[in-house]
Amino acid sequence: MLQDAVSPQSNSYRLGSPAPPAGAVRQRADNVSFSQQIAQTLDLIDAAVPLHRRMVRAGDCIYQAGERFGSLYVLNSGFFKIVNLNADGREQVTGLKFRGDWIGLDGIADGYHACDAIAMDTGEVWVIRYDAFLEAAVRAPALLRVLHAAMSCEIAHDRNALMSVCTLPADARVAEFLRHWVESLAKRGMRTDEITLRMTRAEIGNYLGMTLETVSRALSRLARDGVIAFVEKGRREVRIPDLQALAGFAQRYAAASLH
Amino acid sequence: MLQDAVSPQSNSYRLGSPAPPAGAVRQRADNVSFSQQIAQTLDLIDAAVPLHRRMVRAGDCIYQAGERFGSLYVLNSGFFKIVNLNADGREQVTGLKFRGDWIGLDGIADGYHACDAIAMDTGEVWVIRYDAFLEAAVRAPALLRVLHAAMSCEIAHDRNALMSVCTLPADARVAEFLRHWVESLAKRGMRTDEITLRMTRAEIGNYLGMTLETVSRALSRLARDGVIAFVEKGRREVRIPDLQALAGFAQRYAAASLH
DNA sequence: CGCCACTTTGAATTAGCTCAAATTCCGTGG
DNA sequence: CCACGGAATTTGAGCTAATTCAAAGTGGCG
Repeated sequence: MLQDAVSPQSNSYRLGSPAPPAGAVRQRADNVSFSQQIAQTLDLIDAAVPLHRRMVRAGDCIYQAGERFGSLYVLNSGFFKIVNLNADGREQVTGLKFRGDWIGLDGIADGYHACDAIAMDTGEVWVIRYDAFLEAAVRAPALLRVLHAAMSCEIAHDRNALMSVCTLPADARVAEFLRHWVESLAKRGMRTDEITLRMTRAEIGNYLGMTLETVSRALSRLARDGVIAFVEKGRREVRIPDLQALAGFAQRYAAASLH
Repeated sequence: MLQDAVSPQSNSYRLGSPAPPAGAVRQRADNVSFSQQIAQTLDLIDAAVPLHRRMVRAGDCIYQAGERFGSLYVLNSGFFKIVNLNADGREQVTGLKFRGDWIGLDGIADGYHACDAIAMDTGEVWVIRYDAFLEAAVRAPALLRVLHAAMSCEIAHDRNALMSVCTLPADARVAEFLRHWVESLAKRGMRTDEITLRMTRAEIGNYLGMTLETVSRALSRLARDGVIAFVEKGRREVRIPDLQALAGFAQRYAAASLH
């Protein structure tokens, strides 16, 4: 699928020995500490920035495309989806968000939000006036690093998503989606052996750039291979007996698509 | 292609009357003022932040995946590509950058860059130590807004890219790619009736999530339809007689893909 | 209990991919 | 200046992964 002719200097030697201890750092920090880190960050924000707490329920909209930007939002609990809309009527789920994530960042640049943010469950959102945040940040520069890290993460994540869509076949994309969802839960100290998909097949497909039928078939195949299992009664609950197997599945397909 | 069943509350009424003056704002600011705005921003940075100027030539690498993050980079001139790499060897062009753009933002979060940034032409890059920037920002908060705007833009742009890949057929994606390239040049006050593609078909295809053959065919079709024309001798120079026609082409396909 | 939304599965279709061959361009060296 | 060779591009011809269309199955909820 991919041509490796991207650039003369783009060879795999770069993935070899000299460079990235990044992975090592990530592994050292286990999920417990990830979860603690999120808690600490939330504490810091709570302590240093004036904020308004808002409870939301499934289906509630945090902000809508076209709305004037004024606030950033930090998610304290719940599950959220980001839905982008464009002028010609296309729409797409471009992100899924959890506790500790920031949303509304897309509105800073031109003063208007470019997407909808919708709750998929009950939860609590912290509303932070952007101006108030900037003032607070001058007094407590640590806040800046927190915000910048959040934006940086978002950028890195969006690029990974683009890469998945462009370089992985459908089955691997679905596997990767599940793997990433589980990873997100794990980092927040939540249960990961059994997960609840809070989206319909159509939404998942929209998010991953495929049709609902393809999602359904991919899930069926994953189940047939024993990589996942559906919990009795109801196809929104998925059991993941072996996370390694799931990761391996995605990996194997990724490798296959290289030649 | 897309199922509209993304969510109960996701209907097109939102695209109607009440909300977005965003478009109006964008139109009022014409390209001249865009160009001036970029110049002003660069002046502001130059005045308030300690920076190092670096000249680069085609093929030069600004930073590489795996490298320790320490600096942000502001592009003063030239053309650049962002190439993401991941552990299993897949690689993809995930961004194209011009004068006024910031790069290196992806490294803030975990302290390591996740991509390569490569010059596609001679140009000048301003290297800014992140720590130095934060210090300067406390004294001149306008700097913060500039950085945040850049990051916000990046996020919005990446999501649009994801949306293009997921919702547009190949021909429309290529047309959209050209349109966006031209728009970027226009905002910087550069020539737009004739543009030089600084990438091979393979690179364009990689960026757009399709093969080089598909890019070639799409360009041929665009040329056959008179939406673009190849300048004599050399298929890297493209003439765009009518930008509206190009935009219309992409638009038409987008609309078609909705039903 | 029955409706409705969601899901699954099958069969046919197709957009885009792969493979292959011909062509053009460009730099390099004679 | 021209000839040559390698890289990039174009175009054609099958092939395949994913889509579309269709029908049946399932579960949740009033």
